[in-house]
Amino acid sequence: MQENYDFTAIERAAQQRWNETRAFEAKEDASKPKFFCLSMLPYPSGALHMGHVRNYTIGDVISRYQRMLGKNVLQPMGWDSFGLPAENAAIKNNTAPAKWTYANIEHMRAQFQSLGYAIDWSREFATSRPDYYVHEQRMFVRLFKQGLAYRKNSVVNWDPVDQTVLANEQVIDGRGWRTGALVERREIPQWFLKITQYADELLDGLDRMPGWPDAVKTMQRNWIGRSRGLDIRFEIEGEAPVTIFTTRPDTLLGATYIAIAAEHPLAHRAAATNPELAAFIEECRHAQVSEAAIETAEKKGVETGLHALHPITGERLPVWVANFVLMGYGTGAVMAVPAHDQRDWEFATKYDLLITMVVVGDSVRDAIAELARDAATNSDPMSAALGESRAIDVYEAPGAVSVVEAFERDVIETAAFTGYGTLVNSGEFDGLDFDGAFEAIAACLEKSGKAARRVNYRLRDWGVSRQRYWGCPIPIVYCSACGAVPVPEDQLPVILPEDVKFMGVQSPIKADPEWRKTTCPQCGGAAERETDTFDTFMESSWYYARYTSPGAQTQVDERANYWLPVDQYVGGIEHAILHLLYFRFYHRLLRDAGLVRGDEPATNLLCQGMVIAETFFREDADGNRDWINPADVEILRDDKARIVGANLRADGEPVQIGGIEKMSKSKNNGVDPRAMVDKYGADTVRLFSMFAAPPEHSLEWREAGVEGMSRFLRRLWRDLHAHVAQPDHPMVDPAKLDAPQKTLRRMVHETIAKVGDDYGRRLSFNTAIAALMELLNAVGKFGDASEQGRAVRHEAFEAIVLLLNPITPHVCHALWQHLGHAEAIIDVRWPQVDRAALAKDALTLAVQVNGKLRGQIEIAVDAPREAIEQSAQADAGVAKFLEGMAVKKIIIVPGKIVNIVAG
RNA sequence: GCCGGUGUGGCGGAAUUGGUAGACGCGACGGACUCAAAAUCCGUUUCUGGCAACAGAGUGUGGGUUCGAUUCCCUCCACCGGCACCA
Repeated sequence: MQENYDFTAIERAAQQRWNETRAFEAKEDASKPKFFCLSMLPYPSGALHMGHVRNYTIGDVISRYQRMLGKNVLQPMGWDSFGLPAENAAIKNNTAPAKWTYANIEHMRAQFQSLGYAIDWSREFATSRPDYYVHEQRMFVRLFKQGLAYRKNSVVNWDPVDQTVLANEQVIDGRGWRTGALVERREIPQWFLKITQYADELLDGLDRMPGWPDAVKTMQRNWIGRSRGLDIRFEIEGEAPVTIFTTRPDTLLGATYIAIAAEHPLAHRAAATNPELAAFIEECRHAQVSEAAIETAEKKGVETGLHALHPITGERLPVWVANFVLMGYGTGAVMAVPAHDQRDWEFATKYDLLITMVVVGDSVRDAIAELARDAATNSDPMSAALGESRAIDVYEAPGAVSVVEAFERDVIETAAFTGYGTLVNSGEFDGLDFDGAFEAIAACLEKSGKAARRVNYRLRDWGVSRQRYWGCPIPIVYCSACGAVPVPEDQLPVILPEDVKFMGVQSPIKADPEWRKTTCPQCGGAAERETDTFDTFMESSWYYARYTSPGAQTQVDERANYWLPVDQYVGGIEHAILHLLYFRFYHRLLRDAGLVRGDEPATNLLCQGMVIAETFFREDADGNRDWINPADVEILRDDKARIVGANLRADGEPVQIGGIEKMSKSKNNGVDPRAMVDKYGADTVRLFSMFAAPPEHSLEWREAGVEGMSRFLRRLWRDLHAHVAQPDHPMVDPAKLDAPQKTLRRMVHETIAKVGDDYGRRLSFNTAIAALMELLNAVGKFGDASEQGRAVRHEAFEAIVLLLNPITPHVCHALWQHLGHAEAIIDVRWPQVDRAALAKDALTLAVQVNGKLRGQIEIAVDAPREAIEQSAQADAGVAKFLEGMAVKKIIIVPGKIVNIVAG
């Protein structure tokens, strides 16, 4: 065994062995429990970044641990290779997106392999290849025939200069990122998948997914947003009626105006004779499409001059056009109840519209009831007319008005009251609570056909059309006679031409009049192909299933039912809603097509945090920031080691500190994984990325920390080298061990138990590593060179190497050999915990007086309660604080703490 | 704006089911080894007061529940993720 830790040679040798023996190629094997460990597939952006390293290292540690438990593990890898960045790169570098993408894949695959992941590369695919996306096209045709795919108009961001659709990301402050032109809203026909048909199932399924984080499930529940309410029809004077949906019919009597979207047909007709309204509608045409932009924009509106009739009172309510009501969602109209909805309240306050309170909270109701009782006991003449059962009516009584007024002053004048309560000002519905009012008002309106109960979802159907080139072509042909016709099975795939030139920003298949020319599959007449492509979420919604069935002629084959569901899914929390919902949806589409069994695609989910780093910059005269890579900066600290400044190494002059941000090209704070692997080795990089933070937190990349990990591996190597240089040792004989030997051996077995629990159940890798460091520290202090001493130490080193193997597999591969084993460590089972080694003779209990720590006692494991109480009170530190006090109660938490309550 | 999350020493973090706050690592300081440096090893390191023993305070803010709260509940603040065409 070499004395020094030469990671380059060690890692090369280990990887070579794994490759030669095809160690990670998975085969279906019914005799073994399977474990499908999946990390979200990467977009081939050009180079591996630390976020990738973190994600795939987590997956690799889990995979290697499960393999050591004897599972048949599948850990595949592929490329989410369609997407917008390839088009941007193509335009910038005057190259074809395909060429750029496939070159990136080659480069990134090599980077992956240098990190030593236990990946089955034989199952690799890129989603931009026709043999992958043909299945997606077939599925779409099937959905079209089932009525689950349909076409309708929807709004996009339109750049009037480039004449192109912009992604939300490409709109900066309302302007196109390339042209700076004011963006317009434009309605175009687009394809949708009916995910709403699965809304209930997707919602209910969340209750049966204990392996997914609560945060993700809560976000998905809220996103689906199931609610119960009423569709209510409002007649409009001189116009067709308008239907609105509300979840708060109890506040119906407080509706004081109606708000409609700028694109609503009513708005357009009203604008014909109203220049102010026409100008406002034009202004709304430049609003951005994203919900965040709409919700944070200033709430504005203009009166149409039209009036709606209240369905119960018949009152005339003004109709306003408001920029926060959207045509695409719901009916494009809402009833406004400013007293009980905050947004309506702000709007009404701004435009001086009527605010009518119709619901009061319990405290107000009780105050009113109390006034009624007072009135009764004082023999007030009012009381007779009131009656106990309708005490609420007292708000009209002279003495009670002040309560309501006080309530209005405190609440309605500063904010809407959005809680539930008791109805007032609502005529025959006064005194009812939410449920009572809902029923009564629903029944009343249903009778006259003015309302219908409805379950509503916030979830909208999935718009899958993109007006871009680098995506999967939508397999539809438009015929003037037959309409939209799906491409027949024998003509699939519709292949995206890869050898293209970008002329400006336009999609090459849209720019080329020849590509779209075809004949109608139904009537044989001249027809045109759809030139839109699929949302790239389409590819990433089913890739997990394709890994199970490489080479299958169908989307997946019977092998899918061996491997699925995914046992552990690992990916970024940023995918909590969109990707992970489409992923669950698509699995149901596969299920309903008879391709897979089971309802959910993944049993357990781990969402890892981002990788972040300090940013540095210099500002030029125009205020533009030139971002400087942390590697080129020297950090200055005060005597408390707090950062006080930073200098550029090149010139020694100061730079400004920009704070810690997500690693990105734009902030130039990325750390190149390859440079780190070259400098420290893959094992150290893997170890640091698992140690520096718990997986779900963000991880700050600090090179000093990486050096610490390198130090740990060097020490392990050196200490183990010194151990194997010692003479041979006998087997551990538990009967012959002295106390220090027993203590170390107990620690070894405690660590085996803890690390296994951390890897398998808690997914808490940083604490597993900390426990291994503690064990190595203890082994280092254990100077016993006797026969049993050497035997115990040998057991400890074997445990450390086996336990660390999932995280740093290369160095453990070498160390296992140096410990005298012929077999490769990847084929070794996880060590067994020896229960007998965990036994203890005495326990240390902390003693508190009134919850404050005052002393410690040593007691026998089986000491009776009286002995513990006595011993605790006798402790000098404790006794001092008990002086002059009476002991009221003694609480004993077995094995942990004694708390003496005294006073 | 809405939904979700996070907040603990100089820094990253630990405390697993409400039970000894600060494990482990980084940094810093002191020391050993060395001609010297690197590497390595030993020690100290939450804050305040104290020579010390020790005492008090302390987990973003303010409150609450409890014998006991980093952990549970409420309020507020800051930051991060998502908001349907970035992936």
